[in-house]
Amino acid sequence: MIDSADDPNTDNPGHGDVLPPTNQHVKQYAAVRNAHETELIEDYVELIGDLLKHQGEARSTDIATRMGVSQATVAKMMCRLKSLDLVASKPYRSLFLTQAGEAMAEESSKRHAIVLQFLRALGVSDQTARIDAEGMEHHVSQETLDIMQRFACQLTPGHQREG
Amino acid sequence: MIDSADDPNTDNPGHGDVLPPTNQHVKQYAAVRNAHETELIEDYVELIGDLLKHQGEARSTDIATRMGVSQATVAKMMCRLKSLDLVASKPYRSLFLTQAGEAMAEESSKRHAIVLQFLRALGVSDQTARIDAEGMEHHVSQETLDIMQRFACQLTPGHQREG
DNA sequence: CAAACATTTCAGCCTTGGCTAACTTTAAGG
DNA sequence: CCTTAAAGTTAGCCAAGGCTGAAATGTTTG
Repeated sequence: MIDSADDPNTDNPGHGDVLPPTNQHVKQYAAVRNAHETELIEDYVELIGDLLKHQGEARSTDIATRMGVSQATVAKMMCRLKSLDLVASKPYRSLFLTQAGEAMAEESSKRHAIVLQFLRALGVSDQTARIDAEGMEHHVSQETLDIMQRFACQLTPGHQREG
Repeated sequence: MIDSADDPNTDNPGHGDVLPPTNQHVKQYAAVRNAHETELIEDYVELIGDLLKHQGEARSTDIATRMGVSQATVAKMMCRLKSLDLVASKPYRSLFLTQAGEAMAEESSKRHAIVLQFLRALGVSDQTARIDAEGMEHHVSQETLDIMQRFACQLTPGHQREG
């Protein structure tokens, strides 16, 4: 048997050489699982916010279409969001965000924009940047986000150039 | 009613101004959902690869400990991985990777390392970089990955400096 | 060899987030 | 006003990925 979980290497450079210490490793995976739980919610809320902003109203059909899921799925998710007090609506009427929902939407949107801008500043093509940003935004810590923002601003002083 | 899904804005800069065109938007969310399905699998496979590499064998207990989940969860996942022909083992014996599994592990590990190195090169602290890398690695396209690699190499010519 | 302990597996439960199908409500048109 | 289409809702199904608890198998040790 191998003496695992011994891990004296608490300050190793990280990956490839040796395994990260167990407790650190656990933290990484826990963070991913945690992000998992919130990211879909954030995506829905962010989308509702965008629809409200750009189309004046957020309807289930539009959400279903944009997300590429069925209306039933949207309906179920809206139940969830209502129970979380992020979304409100009267039956058969379009959706709106609560204060908490609006805050989340704004937060998400801001994060999304920073990541997207950062990727484009790096030289990633527009299409790819959008897809990657959508996936990455929920896994980027505030620390990294700040750095990304500074970076993007440095590289694109006035405004971003399209790809 | 609002004439949604009309979307003449196919070449808009992207986010914040107007909504992305619907078909583009669908693609983004589809990509995220798709990544979702594979990322856990990749994480498990990558971890098994790491354990094999650094400890000589991969046991359910160790996986459970490192992932921070129960052994039963690991067992169930191993069933899934076996059915996908990524992992093989004889009952009550430790696990090993099939050729496909090994390929996936290597691929994941490489991606992980690039993202991690990139984040550190950006100036993100070690702890944060690890957590973010774990989350980001499954959402970074090959295009972005290539750019990250070039970038990290530029900024850290010889070797990475610790934070 | 047998007991004690660690590990693996199995059975069964829960929640999420998809789906389809059937139904109700709203909106639009003749 | 009645019909029809579109949109929203509800019920019920499924797979994934967690969990606990109990049973089976391996390993170590007296």
